Amino acid sequence: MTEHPTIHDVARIAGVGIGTVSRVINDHPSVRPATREKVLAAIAQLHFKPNPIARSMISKRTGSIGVIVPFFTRPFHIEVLRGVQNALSHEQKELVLYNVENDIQRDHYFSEIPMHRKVDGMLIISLPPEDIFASGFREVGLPTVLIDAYSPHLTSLVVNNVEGAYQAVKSLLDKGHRHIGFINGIIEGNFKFNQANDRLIGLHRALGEAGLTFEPNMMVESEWDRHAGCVAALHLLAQVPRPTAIFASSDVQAIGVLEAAKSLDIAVPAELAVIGFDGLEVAELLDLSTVQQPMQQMGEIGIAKLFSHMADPHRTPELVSLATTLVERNTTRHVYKDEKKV
Amino acid sequence: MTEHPTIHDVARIAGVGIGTVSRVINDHPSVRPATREKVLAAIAQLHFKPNPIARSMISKRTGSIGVIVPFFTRPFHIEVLRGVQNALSHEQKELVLYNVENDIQRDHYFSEIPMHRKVDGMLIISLPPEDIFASGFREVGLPTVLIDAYSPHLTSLVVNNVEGAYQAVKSLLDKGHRHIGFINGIIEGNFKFNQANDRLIGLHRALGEAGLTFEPNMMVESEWDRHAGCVAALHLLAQVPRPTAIFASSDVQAIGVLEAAKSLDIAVPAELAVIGFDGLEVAELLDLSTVQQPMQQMGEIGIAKLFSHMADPHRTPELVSLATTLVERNTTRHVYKDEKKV
DNA sequence: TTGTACGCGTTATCAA
DNA sequence: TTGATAACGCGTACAA
Repeated sequence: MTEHPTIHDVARIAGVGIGTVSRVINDHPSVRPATREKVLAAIAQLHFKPNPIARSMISKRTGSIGVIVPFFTRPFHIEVLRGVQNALSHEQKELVLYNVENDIQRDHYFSEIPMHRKVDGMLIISLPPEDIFASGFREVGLPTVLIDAYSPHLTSLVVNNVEGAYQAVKSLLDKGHRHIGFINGIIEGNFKFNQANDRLIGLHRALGEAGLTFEPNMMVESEWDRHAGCVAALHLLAQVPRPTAIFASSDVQAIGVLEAAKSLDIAVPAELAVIGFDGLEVAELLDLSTVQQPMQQMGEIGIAKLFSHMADPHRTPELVSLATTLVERNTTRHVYKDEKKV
Repeated sequence: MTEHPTIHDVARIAGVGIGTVSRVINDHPSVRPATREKVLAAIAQLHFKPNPIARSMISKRTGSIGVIVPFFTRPFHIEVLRGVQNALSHEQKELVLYNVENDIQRDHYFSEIPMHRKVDGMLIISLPPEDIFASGFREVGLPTVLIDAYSPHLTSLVVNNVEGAYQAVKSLLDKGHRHIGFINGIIEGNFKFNQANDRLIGLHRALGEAGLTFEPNMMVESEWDRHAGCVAALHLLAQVPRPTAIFASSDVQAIGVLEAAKSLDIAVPAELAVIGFDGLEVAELLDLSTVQQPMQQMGEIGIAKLFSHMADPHRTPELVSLATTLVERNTTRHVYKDEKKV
């Protein structure tokens, strides 16, 4: 319960003015070595640390950056955060985590955080802010970068979801699949650069190239979690004709698909091919094919972009698009030799 | 780039003094309804938000709590954090994340954070602070709670690792195993209430009850990750006689054990039983037996304890011990019918 | 080179 | 019920 020493205490002990102490702390050049020593001695003696709150009162800088993220929702976000932490550990910045669990909380943060100036910069993960909020961030001059989301008003970092979905579906088509179930994520936010929408486009493109048409009953919108994936798969597997392959929008959903297949006694990959999206470690463990997103890299690049915006507040927003990588594993190993011609 | 309005601007617009504005903001009772309306109107007009930095300058409270955690190391920590977030979402507190990757960083945080007063309370996960640091937290009056770590100076929340290890080993003994390999975590910090040490004690106790003695070559100290678990398992499986069961200190290590077994063509559970520790979701997915820790609950209780310390700074430290739960799945399903009498 | 006074945006005290 | 004024701890012109 000791009281914290202030700059005044140090000045008194060292027998100098507070200005000098301040100069020593911020190693300002014009201070004689001898007095600097005295001050440093006093600082050491009192275990003095400058109060960061008082400091940021003047400097308008807090030394911390905020991250808004749906923390619980998907392991994907954890991986991105890992990248963020990684990039941040080299800088001297603190990380303030704003977890959002619902739309109300999200909009609350979107409208409050720009005003409260407790962070020097913001990273927003997988949450596309409406234009009104996005421009709000710009207006108050709070540097902000979007990851896995897009807004024309803010620098945005996305993966090429069209291409990713295309890769996945094409690989299935190449293996002879003609009825491919698609478990899409929830389409939310604006529809431009929406993950779910983009993946649907990629699906269409791959089907189109193969001369197939999209069958509406082969697509289900689903939450990103395992249980939802399982339910969605059960629905798809009840269709006639039954899909011989399922492409899920997340690895976790894909795991739900595997569970659904197991419960229906459908062999994977012999009777059903399964491919996920994300590239989580658990996909590797379960030998699950997937479309790999550069998750950690997204976090790292996001921080890098944010820093360049903090260094130059007038920088114009840009759109950075990263590529995905198809990772084929056991769950798509089986080749259908046109057992059922379509 | 709009400048932020201050309490003075509001006062001027509303034609009142700043004191009155302050009273309205903090809804102090003694302010006439009419003037309150005027002030509220001015606040709305200017989109005024009180500056939290200036606020905490006076109040000495920041509205945020800090968490020191080895973020990257283990999924276990993520789960605990989930519980923390969960408990925190109901309060109006922000979460500042301090990720530590090495001892230097850890000690840096331990010595700096108590001094810099940017948080109202601290949660430290899986990092036992040395006495000098622990008492430091107390002395500066920063409420601090330890999770999965122990210090006599701070309220500590631990699981009963002795009992957990005992449960695991006993279940293996009950199935006829007589040579049980043990992959321990790294023993660090003080040895009292050390996770790794406690689990070793539990192992000894179970062996003792079964009239067996501890075989030193059946234990390996290992990092908590998958690869280390694999390497450790390969070492154990090269011993003579070969262990018929392996108890790993984390589920992730246990997954490494499964990989080692596969690479050596050893069937699980027929030729080798495997049990982990933690109770991650991935253990369920891989049908891996494990000792379940109440991970989210640890986070939630940690926050609850922290809050009670913040409410009453003079509260004395306490030790809370939580129970583990044995979860038996496929990897320990096989029963050894004394194939090799010992 | 060094000390003093002022300001950052609030809350709290104290007259009025 | 109100308004002026003093803190809070620091950075920084400005004067010495």
